[in-house]
Amino acid sequence: MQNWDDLRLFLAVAREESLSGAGKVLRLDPATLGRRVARLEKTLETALFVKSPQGYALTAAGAQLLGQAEAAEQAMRQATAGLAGAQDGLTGQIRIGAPDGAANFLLPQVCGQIGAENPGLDIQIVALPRVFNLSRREADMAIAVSAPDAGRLVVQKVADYHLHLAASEAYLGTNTAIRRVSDLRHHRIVGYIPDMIFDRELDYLADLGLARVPLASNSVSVQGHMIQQGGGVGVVHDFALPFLPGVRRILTQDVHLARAFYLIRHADDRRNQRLSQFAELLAGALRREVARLEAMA
Amino acid sequence: MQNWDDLRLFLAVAREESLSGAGKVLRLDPATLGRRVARLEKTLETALFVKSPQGYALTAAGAQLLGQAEAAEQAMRQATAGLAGAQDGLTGQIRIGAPDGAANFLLPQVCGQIGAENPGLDIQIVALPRVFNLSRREADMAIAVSAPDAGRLVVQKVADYHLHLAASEAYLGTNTAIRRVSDLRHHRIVGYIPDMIFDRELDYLADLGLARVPLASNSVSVQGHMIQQGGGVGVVHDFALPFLPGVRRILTQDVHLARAFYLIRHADDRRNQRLSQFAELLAGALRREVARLEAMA
DNA sequence: CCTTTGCCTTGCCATTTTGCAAGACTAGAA
DNA sequence: TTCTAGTCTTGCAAAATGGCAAGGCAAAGG
Repeated sequence: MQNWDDLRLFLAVAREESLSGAGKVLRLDPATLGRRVARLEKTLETALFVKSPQGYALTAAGAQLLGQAEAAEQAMRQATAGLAGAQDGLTGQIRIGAPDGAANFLLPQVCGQIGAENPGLDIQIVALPRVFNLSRREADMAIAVSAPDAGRLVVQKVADYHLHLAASEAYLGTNTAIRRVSDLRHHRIVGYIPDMIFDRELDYLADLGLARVPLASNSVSVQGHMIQQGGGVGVVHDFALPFLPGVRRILTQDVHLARAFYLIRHADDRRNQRLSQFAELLAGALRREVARLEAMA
Repeated sequence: MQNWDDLRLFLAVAREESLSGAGKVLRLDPATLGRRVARLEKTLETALFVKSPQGYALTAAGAQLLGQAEAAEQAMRQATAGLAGAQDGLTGQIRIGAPDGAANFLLPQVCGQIGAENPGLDIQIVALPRVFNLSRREADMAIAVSAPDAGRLVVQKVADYHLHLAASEAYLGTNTAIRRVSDLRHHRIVGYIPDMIFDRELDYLADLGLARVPLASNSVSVQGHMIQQGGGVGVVHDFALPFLPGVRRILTQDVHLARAFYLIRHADDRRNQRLSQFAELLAGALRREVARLEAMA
């Protein structure tokens, strides 16, 4: 459909069963309605009405469209209706669960910005290095690196992000050069504590064939600092690099990991205006922030 | 909302987060988009975007509208998508259950007309003087005089109609004049067989204080003919009068009954394109036919 | 049989909307 | 600091859209 407004006029004509009747309702000239209905029929390549001097009667195709158009009308009505209650911005308290990468490097800026736009809103960030249990209402929504398939949850993909191997300039200067992946065997690896990996998507090192992890933490933030201090080589989120001056990506040609963040909510909250609004806001801001930081890396 | 098309543009701008980006997608000038977004914000009395030389970023209100707009988009997409399959009109067999008043005086013309528009369609009218059992699939849809509250059914009001007392010219000429309702005690009454009344809405005569029914039938068509032959006085549908020449309404000031027809379908059939299309067509045609016949009465 | 009434269509003109081009502004790079 | 590249805005001409009035057609009423 090239012009949604044509459907609005169609609806009026279908209900009044005449151009003149619809014209009175919409305060438009019958000639205008006739022309726009004609345009709609042309783009749809279907006769919607049987025209006669007695009025416009729906054809079978037109009758079908009527049903659909009424659904669309409902949607349009809802779209505008909700705005009244949201005039003064969000208020109250919202708690977000997130893996600590997002919690440390993304959410602070994002939530700060949203909080500034909505003075009445209190945002709580719960950083957790494990799968989050939304069912117990530990948080209103959660960010995850994979989409759960069980439970009554609503999942929405938020942003793609990328990871690369990295080490500090100092470390690279004082250790043997790294030219290919196999060279990593002779270096100290920084990564997750193997038996505390809570999501298959985080098991990067296994993908690289690296079993031993001499320097490990369950927190990517801690891992980042280990690498920054010259502790060794590890996988770093691109969006974390601007916060880790002195850390440089290596082997960017050979190792290039892509993951995504998902925003998860209770299915029950789907109709909650307030949370939906916040979720949209959060998702958009996160996507922008990831893009911004990755561009800086 | 005064112009639905503005929401389509809003959606593109919100997704691209810039006028110029949306302009490329929609093949519209950024200036146009800017002006129309401004118009939308004005009619909604809400700031939807934060404008900057870096682009258009959603405000909280805008983020909320985005969610709603996506629902509307879905509806618009569906509206047009379904039409492709319906190009050649309806086909197959559809069975309609109806009380015999509608079955005799309304459905023949209506179904004839729909059948003519859809050559591949076979329509069956099942006239039944009792509550219809859709659950057993005795019919695809049914017309009723009251909306059932039980069962997984979809109910849609189709048309209002009216009833009045009536008798044949011949009868009125040879019997004592009827000036008020109480005069009816001395006349032969035509009506339903009392213990076969299947719907509270049909128990007209009780409303008039008339308990005895000397001439009774379970079929309004038969009742109509009884009245036409001078058998007595009875309640007649206004839309049946054009089919009963010689029958005249009486006491129209004192007795004025209003009822309505409802179209009932299985909840399961709600998503059935073909039946939905037919139902829309039937409902519209019935409404028109009742209006036409009542205007003639 | 003619008139009236209601409807749709078509042509013409005013109005609105659109696209283009130029100006202004910000962020990031040299 | 200056320059570049990317935005958004504003002014003006062109295109489209919408309103008006006249014409045509079918049904209802005298």
